[in-house]
Amino acid sequence: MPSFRAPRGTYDILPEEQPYWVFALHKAAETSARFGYGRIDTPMFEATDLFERGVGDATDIVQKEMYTFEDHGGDSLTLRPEGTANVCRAYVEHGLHNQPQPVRMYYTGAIFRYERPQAGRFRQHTQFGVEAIGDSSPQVDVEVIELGWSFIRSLNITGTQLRINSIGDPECRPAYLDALRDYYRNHIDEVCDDDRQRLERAPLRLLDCKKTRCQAIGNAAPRSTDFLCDACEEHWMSVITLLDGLKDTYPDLEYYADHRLVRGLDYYTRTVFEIEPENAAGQSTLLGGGRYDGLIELIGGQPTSGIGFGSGLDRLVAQVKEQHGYEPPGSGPDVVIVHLGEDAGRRASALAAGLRDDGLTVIVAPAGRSMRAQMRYSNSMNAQYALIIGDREIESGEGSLRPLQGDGEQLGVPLSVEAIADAVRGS
RNA sequence: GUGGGCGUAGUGUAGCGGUUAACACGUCAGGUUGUGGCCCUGAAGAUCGAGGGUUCGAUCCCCUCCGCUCACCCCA
Repeated sequence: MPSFRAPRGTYDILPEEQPYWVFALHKAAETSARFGYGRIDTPMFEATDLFERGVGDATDIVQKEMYTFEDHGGDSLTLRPEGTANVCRAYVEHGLHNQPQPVRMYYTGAIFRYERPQAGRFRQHTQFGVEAIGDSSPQVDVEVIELGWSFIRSLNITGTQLRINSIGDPECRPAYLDALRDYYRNHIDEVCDDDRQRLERAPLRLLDCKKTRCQAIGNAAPRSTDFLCDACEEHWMSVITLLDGLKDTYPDLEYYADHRLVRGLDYYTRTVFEIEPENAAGQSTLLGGGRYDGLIELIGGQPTSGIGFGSGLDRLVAQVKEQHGYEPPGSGPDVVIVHLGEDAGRRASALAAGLRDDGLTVIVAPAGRSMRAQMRYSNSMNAQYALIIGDREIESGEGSLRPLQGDGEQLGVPLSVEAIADAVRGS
């Protein structure tokens, strides 16, 4: 007999976990709003071609990680493996270039990639991302980075560092890639097998190989920032300067110009960055992004610049818990109604409806249980009050309201919504 | 796709080649006449991941598969 479980690489977020997510999502929305970013929602699946073109045919994401299917009409669709392509598609489709530029947007939602799960990596994960489209100035680069940093700080996560790099643009990158290939060809015997295989296909990737030997070679490799064309160079220097200007506000904003930082999606140009815990190991990137000045054109729009980031809420929530950045309030209902007998049961339901409508949180204790059991239940719900209704109370018209948190006295309260609500609120 | 670790009640653990597989927490029910938290008692709940093999006999030993997990690749 099949005993079902959540599919590999997916997870349930049970009620007791939800407060952390609500907290993180709330901070995402709040921070975005403070920077003037408006929410956008896009479909969870898109035409497969959008990702093949946008993300890049040669990337691992497109080659082996997409959930692609054909629908009943014969169209090839793909569960979104990232968020930027969707937003850019929406930008083009709805003519958002006619709005004041840049258009600032954020999103939160599920992302799907067929990968082997491990700590901090899932087949369905949740991202919070932002995109600023239609402004190529370095101010926007730094604005987006600041937004990301501010967001992480708002979650009370500390001990993170920013890594940043510029990988140039179509004008200057070819020369850099040539230099990089030349360099590695001369060291072909010293790098690992994996690196040898991807040298021609994705030379940038060799730079962030984690093997010690390869890292030593990567350290001495040509740097993209030494090959920038004038325009990219100017942009890069401005970004660095503007970043320094954030230090008054964020004294702990440590950033490292890391010439080996590259990203796995083809669309990035110029600025790329990541935020991760200081002693990072493994799947630790909390937030990563960069500029993508060619992407909009690639998917059928006018030449338009853009920049954004994605952050893994799953990883951030894990950090929040680890660092105790948020403690959920352990609040229970205002009132649990304990009732004995059928008449009392009816009164309990009716009163609960009235009290809820009045704004209180009310649970009716499970019917048919003994008084003691219902009181125990009230206690385990962590309720503020137990409202007891039995034959006596029906007859007298006064319910017994018993405080469960402190040592307060139990008192009689008329069985009316108003009287009960007043008594509950009045303390 | 590659490699390591692990699979015993809802959760966390114990156990031993041999009668009814244990403990804690949790759940439910009780602890006299309608009142919680502590305490006490009881109950339900596990074909010991699945299949095969060794053995008189396996939860325990061996193999295969499945699943979980960690790491690589890659990424959030």
